[in-house]
Amino acid sequence: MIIKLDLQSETPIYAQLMNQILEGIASGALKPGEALPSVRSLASDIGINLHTVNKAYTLLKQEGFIQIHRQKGVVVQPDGMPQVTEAYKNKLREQLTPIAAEAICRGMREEELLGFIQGIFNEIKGAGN
Amino acid sequence: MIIKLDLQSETPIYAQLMNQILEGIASGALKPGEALPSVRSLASDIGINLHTVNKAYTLLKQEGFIQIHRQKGVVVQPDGMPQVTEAYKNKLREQLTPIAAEAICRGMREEELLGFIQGIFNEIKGAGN
Amino acid sequence: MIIKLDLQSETPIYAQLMNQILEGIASGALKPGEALPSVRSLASDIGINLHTVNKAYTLLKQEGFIQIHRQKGVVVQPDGMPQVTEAYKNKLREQLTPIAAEAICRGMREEELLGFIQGIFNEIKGAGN
Amino acid sequence: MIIKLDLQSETPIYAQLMNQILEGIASGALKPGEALPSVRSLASDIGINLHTVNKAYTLLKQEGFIQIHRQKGVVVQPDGMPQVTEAYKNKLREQLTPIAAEAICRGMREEELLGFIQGIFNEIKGAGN
DNA sequence: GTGGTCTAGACCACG
DNA sequence: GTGGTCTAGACCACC
Repeated sequence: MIIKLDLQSETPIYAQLMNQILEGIASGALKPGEALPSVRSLASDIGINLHTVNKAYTLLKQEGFIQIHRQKGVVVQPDGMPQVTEAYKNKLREQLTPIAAEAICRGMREEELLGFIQGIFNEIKGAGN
Repeated sequence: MIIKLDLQSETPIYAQLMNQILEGIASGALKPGEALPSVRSLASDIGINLHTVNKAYTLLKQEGFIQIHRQKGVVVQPDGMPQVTEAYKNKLREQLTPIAAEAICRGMREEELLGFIQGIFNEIKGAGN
Repeated sequence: MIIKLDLQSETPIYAQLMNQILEGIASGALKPGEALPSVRSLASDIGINLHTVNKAYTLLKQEGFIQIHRQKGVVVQPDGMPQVTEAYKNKLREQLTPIAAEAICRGMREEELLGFIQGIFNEIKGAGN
Repeated sequence: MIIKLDLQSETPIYAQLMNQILEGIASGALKPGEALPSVRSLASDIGINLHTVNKAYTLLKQEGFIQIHRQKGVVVQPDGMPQVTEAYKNKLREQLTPIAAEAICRGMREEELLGFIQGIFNEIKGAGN
């Protein structure tokens, strides 16, 4: 999988990295049980700091999307992905509310926004091939 | 309008404030041309520094959602809100893609997410009363 | 002469007013010796504060563009306009240098900027009719 | 590059700083991709508060003249300077109109003003050596 | 009284 | 060490 980072973005690099991995899983490019590159190799591949990769992996592990084994390395969670919990729904609402608010302010209609999101869904799903 | 801030949140206070104001505009609680509290009064009302309020106002002004009149104060943009530009669509895509990716990873179906967003739409629109 | 003010501009109203009057003189719409409206009538005409008009008039008088007579009122300087002094050239250089610098940064060629300024000259001179 | 500030000027310090940096870019003294001093070091070098430097940098970034990398520092925009857009032309017209009007009032001829600006052009371009 | 600017000093996220 | 954020307190221009 190709990782695209924008070093000038205001989004921290570790967060961009997390997002890219999640998109890989979502698209099917990364399958449960599949191995991810080691912290060292990934860091040198994309030219960023070891700590940054480490932080991304650690957070993904904490959320349950990957497993980190001392010697075996890093693999996409094979024992079932995290579910849609109440806590997650709350986080989702907090993330989406300001986005929806701005869209409404700019005069976007509900169907327009929903269509926009459908487009993103298709983009992600199509990226796995 | 009631402003709710979470001082412990990792979201900067000024950004929370921007979001609250945008939600107020989206819900209709704040109407175009309506006056917003002065920097000083809002800051003391919600117990934060006036510079923090100032930053939120300045950014909202830069994006075109409010007007700042030198000595009269701050009003909701009366001359038409910012539109849905290509730049905005790009920003929106960048914001929504990682959110959608995580939702897919967690096994959320497309209709489920769309329904969730419809709920948020209704919540915002209903908050204006 | 019609005065156009932008109350939301970051340029102070008194400065906008000064500029409008100078443009009137430059275009020939206001001729030397011609009377300007009284502070009171102008203020009420354009709906701004008395003090604001007063400040504009006072500064224009200090620079020598108008005369203020206690009872007779305000007239455009009949005894010769201020000249191009060294002090004025210095002010002009300070005003123009940052403008030219930005234009160069944006890749504007010298002839382009000069042509632009010629256009402004013609606009001002044409506005007197 | 040497930064010259006039702390007594009515032009805000942050704006003077922006202008000085733009002049540096225009003259070629600062080249695309070149690093600028950190907020802290520049502030202490020229004896002003770091927030003032920060404001100048932030505004230059918003206009696209520099890039701010989260932890690495600040560089002159390497990916192409902002262009001459319609919005910029409007700003330029607003800046130049009052200046031209005063010059005309003072009896400056068109060629005289154009020659003056050519002089400024040469001064800026010559300052890069 | 309003926002604009500047200073000073602090803590934090990031890499 | 870097910029980002927040606080606190001050002075000024404007109207």
